[in-house]
Amino acid sequence: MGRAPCCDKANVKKGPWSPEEDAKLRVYIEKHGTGGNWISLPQKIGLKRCGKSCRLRWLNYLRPNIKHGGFTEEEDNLICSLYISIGSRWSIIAAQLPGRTDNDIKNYWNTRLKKKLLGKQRKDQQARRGIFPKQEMKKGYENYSANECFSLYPLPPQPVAAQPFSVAYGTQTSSPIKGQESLTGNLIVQFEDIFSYDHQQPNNTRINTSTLYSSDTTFSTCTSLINSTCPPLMSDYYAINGVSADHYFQGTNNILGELDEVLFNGNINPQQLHRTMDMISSNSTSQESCSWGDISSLVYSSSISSYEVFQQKNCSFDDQSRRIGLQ
DNA sequence: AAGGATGGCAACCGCTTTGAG
DNA sequence: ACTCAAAGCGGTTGCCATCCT
Repeated sequence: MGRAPCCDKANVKKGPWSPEEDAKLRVYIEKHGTGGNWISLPQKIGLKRCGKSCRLRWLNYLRPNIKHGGFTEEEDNLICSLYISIGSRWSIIAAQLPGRTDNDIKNYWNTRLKKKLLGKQRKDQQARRGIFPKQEMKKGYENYSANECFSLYPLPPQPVAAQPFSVAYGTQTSSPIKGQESLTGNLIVQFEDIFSYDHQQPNNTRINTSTLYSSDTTFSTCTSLINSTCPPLMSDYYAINGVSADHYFQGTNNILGELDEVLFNGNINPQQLHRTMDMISSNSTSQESCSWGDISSLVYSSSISSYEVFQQKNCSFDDQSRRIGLQ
């Protein structure tokens, strides 16, 4: 037997709120508060609405001092920084922006900010990196040989990985790291998000997450991005998956460029990210761990970078990967 | 001018977390 | 310690306005 519904779905109005409904809700809450019970509130004021709907309407629209639209450059930067640090935890991000709701920020990110960043990165790509000229990028990474890529962007040395991070990750059929504990996981989520604007598609079309994970090519290239920021892990991945380094490496060059641009334009220093990833892998013997709560208290100061968080808390790679279910 | 495509955003859905009993 | 209802939250949907062809 399932949980009892919070309201009688058949007798509940859905869709946009009328000014009269807004007025009823506003007047009541301003006078009496919610009484700590949203479920019973609509009945008290004669609204044919679900309690959850009333709560949402109040929090996102009727509540005093709510700002809509007109995001400032400072707000943009803060949202980007926080998103890169903590992922899509909109309520936490919203808490850093007075007058903004999580829903508003989420919509703003999905409809504008993400595109703004990706637009910028494409413009700047050629100038900042110059690895693959713009026209050449259109050819797609599969048209480059490993030798060409190596000559343009040499691989760092590849010691044996202490933990086969990417191998475990590669066996997942859906994202294993949406949980809130892992900063590493969050970084990967950002990579996926950026990467799912599939640069290898003919028309640069957006692909959905299920496609991302069901496509061996796309998935392994995404994984290679992680490996390229954690060079020690790369060789293990090649060895165990039995796929040629050519394939991974070509994709990695392009994607890393894109990633750097996103981070750069979001006022996050990409080198810090790379150092962070290096640190995660080099810390694999440390037994000290830190909780997300520990990290978040630092992240929420908004001026501190992911890298600095890891520096201060000395997170263990073992611990992080165990937490996100990779061990 | 028409109608299809796209973008923006409010609202909904359903899963997770919280906390009272 | 456990249960369960309410609240919180993030992802998704659907409507409407605007843009484009």
